[in-house]
Amino acid sequence: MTRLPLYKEVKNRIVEGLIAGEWRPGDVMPSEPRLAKHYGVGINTLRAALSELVAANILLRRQGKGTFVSLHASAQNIYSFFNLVRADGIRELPARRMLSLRKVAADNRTADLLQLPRTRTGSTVFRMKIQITLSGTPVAVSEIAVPTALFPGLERRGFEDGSVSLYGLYQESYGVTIIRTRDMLGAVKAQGADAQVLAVRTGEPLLEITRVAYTFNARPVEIRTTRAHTGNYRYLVEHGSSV
Amino acid sequence: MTRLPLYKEVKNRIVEGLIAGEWRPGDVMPSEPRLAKHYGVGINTLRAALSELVAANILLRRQGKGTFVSLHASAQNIYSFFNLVRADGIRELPARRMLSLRKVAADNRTADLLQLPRTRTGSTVFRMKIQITLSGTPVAVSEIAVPTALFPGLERRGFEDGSVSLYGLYQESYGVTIIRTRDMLGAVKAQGADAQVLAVRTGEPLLEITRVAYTFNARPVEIRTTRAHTGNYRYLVEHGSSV
DNA sequence: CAGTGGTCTAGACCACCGA
DNA sequence: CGGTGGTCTAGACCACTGA
Repeated sequence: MTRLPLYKEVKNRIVEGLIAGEWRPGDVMPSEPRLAKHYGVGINTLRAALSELVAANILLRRQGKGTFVSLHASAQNIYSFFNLVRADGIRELPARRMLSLRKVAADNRTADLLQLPRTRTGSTVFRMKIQITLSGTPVAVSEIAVPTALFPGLERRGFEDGSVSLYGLYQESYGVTIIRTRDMLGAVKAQGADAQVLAVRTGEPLLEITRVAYTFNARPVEIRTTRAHTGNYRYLVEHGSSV
Repeated sequence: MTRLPLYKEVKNRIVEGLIAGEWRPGDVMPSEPRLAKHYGVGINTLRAALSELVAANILLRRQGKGTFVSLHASAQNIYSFFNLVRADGIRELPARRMLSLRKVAADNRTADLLQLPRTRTGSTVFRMKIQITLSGTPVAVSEIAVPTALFPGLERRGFEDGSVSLYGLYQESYGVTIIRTRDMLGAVKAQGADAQVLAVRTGEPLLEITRVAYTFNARPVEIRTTRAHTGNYRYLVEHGSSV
């Protein structure tokens, strides 16, 4: 039972503030001296806390301007959770179209993955079907489930089509910030509606991506299954950093 | 034309030392005060340089013991560049078997990806074919190309079968440390020899992973195409960090 | 110009490790 | 016990930003 380092403590308190909405995405945080005073620590201890949050892409610092709460919609983040690129490595801006949206009882697997209670009546989730287009070509179809509790009114408003990432909309409209994802990839045969939407023959190989997306405190908030036609596109993974 | 921060300068000099073999993988580095004195900087500037190398998984620090040069073969790294896991997320230790090894002229695409000259006679590479087995089941087949210049004598010795990662052997036997990879994933139909080795029917969907692996200074040293049968296994990608 | 974050230092105390 | 890295502080100077 060892005591948490002071800077970790401060980091946690800042995260609590972010969860509580003390500062909202896009906001400027108070200056270093002010924050240091507020948490009763030296400025360099505060800086250690901020540095970890910057490394985690949750905060953003700009010399001469201040420390900001990251926006998913900002230029440097728009691709960070979107991995489909052209086979030659070039990134293209995706377009999204909602094919369907309904409110249903969560099946057991969905409830477990989202850590919702398996009540008798069933926890409810919104299920969406999304088509993703790159350069005018339909490339992927996603089935998405999110808890209704976190997205009140979604059944009425839905999500407009466009190229802003869904995660940007989660954040902007519902205050839900995705900070981590876990993808499991496999290859499957195209079937039924997917084959039709993607304009491929039944039985053609598709890339299937099953994702769980998390917000603060490792809380899962979305599960999504994407099937992508990888004729001219690929799923890109970069691992490690150059030195 | 702005001057590089001192700690970046120190970091670069340490990396140069690693490339030059001044310290080898597994070695203990000199203590902080000694390194600080050696580079003529304050101890906290040195620490900033070391911290970035630790973050990049190149160095490893243990309180009370010292700072070490990372080994690919060490427990925490054995999985870091291996992404195939059971569909339920459990990691299993892979086994490797070499199916073939030959020395050939690099085709243009290979030469370009490895940044080798397209000489008239052609740069030479070793081409290997590897089978990867998980829990006794053949799950993937990899075709690998590496420049002969970096792996002298490989055609005689080859790589013994086993479960140590190839990257561990690159490092141990040839002093080549892989620090970054770039994978492009797609879905393809099983064909010919691959279908046979993986014991699947022709036309079954396979996950195809095309990888370029880099060492220091963004130098590419290996290209590899893996085809995996994702019946019971998946390619796992974690993105972002929990807070 | 004043205010911000970025870099750099000196020095203290602590926790961990192995002899 | 002495040596290691881990944490924490105070304080200085610099570079960038916007008014």
